Amino acid sequence: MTAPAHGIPEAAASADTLSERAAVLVEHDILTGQLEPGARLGIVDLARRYDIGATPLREGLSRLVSRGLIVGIGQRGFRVAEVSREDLLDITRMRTVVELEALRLAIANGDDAWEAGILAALHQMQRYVERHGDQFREGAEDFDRLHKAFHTSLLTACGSKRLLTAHSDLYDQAYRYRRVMMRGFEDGAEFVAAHRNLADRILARELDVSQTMLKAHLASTLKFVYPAQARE
Amino acid sequence: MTAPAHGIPEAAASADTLSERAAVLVEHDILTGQLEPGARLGIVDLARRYDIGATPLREGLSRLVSRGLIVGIGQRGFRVAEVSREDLLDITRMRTVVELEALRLAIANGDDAWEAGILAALHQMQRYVERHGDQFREGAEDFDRLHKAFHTSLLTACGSKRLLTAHSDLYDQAYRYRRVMMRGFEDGAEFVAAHRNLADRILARELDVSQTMLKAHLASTLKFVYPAQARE
DNA sequence: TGATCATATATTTTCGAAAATCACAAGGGG
DNA sequence: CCCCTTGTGATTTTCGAAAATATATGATCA
Repeated sequence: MTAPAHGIPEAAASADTLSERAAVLVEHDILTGQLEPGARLGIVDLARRYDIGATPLREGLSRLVSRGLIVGIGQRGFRVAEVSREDLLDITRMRTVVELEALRLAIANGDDAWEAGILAALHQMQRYVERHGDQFREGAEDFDRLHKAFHTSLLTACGSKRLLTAHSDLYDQAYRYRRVMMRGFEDGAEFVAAHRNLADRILARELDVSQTMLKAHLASTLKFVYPAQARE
Repeated sequence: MTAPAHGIPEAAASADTLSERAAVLVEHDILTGQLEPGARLGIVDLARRYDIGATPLREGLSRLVSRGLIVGIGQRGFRVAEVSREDLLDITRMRTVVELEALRLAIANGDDAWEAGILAALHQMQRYVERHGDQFREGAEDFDRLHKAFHTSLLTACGSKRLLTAHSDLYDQAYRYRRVMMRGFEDGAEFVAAHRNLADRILARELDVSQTMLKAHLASTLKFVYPAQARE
């Protein structure tokens, strides 16, 4: 088990089919902004870029289409999905619905292992921030992995495959917007404290308070990226 | 514009790429039960069946994977997703969350055109039932199209692309279970009356009543297909 | 000039066959 | 007798080139 090369997500290494690898690589480059919103995804270019044939590439792209990162038009190829306030609003709306329900179920059903998972994820996030000082910005991919893991840990006990999948997909979709807001961000200690606070309320099974906090947390990205009007 | 051949969904006719066509055809055959839950989707078989090459077929299958109708395992091909009480429970849970929120937004934002759309869809469904007597069973594909159109019309005004897409996908996923319950179904007049009742409450913008009715409506499939325990 | 159409070029999409991988059966050793 | 290895056939996956389609270029005509 060797470390993956720079910039290549480890998931790509373990992909046991080129189509999967293609999907992972393209997704990664879209999320990190190397492939900008609206960019044409020419098959020839991509094939050279990743050294993967046209067939598996196109298959990988097809998968990403249904995940909302790519749009594909009939005989006119694929493009990276555009970003817009409208879209972030939609993502946030959907996330709120999904996560509030998942949280409700998790609080109702969660067992000791669930609680332990939350604390573990929180701890890892905290350690990372301590170690990397204030450069912890979410732009750093491995920090974001921990951040996602934390939010996922809050919901795992919900017992719904679909809610969890939706959460994961929507989290990724929001990443492109979150990247923008990483600059100009408060300090690490505050960031961790906010998450710990949320975790505490959840572990205390205070449903209403937890939901309110989570909702506000989700809205914060929207508020930050498009400060104009952030209603509903 | 000629009528599509028997058993071939019209969407397939207008598909301007073989991959799309493949996705539509396979989806259709899965939903109608011609491809049973758990069935192996061998590329060679499918290629013969639909007279489509391996490349576009596989691309079509890849799309359906992210839509929950197919599962694909690394070097081991694709299978039709299994059905289970567990799964129907999950679908229903997700549908409830999505539709209640979409309904809330639609009632808040709906304009005259939205109201008109609901009445139009209801009318078409009613006419169909009048014309076809009690053989209207949802098993009939074109009736189900009208049924889906009605439920979609209730939500269109919600203004969220993602909520509408999720609704559509989940409706389709539930179709495989609904087919089972079509036998042993009350008479058509009652069916239409129930839907008219729901529409009335929605047009009157009675949020709470509407949501309660819609929730019960969604739960009915679960109750019918797996009568055992239908809790939560 | 501006618009329309034909031609050429670039891209996407699809095919048919090769390569890689898996599943199963037969044989050999403990 | 069971377990592990090895070989064979079937299946998935991928490649490289051909076909189909879109896009750009430039010429012709009003």
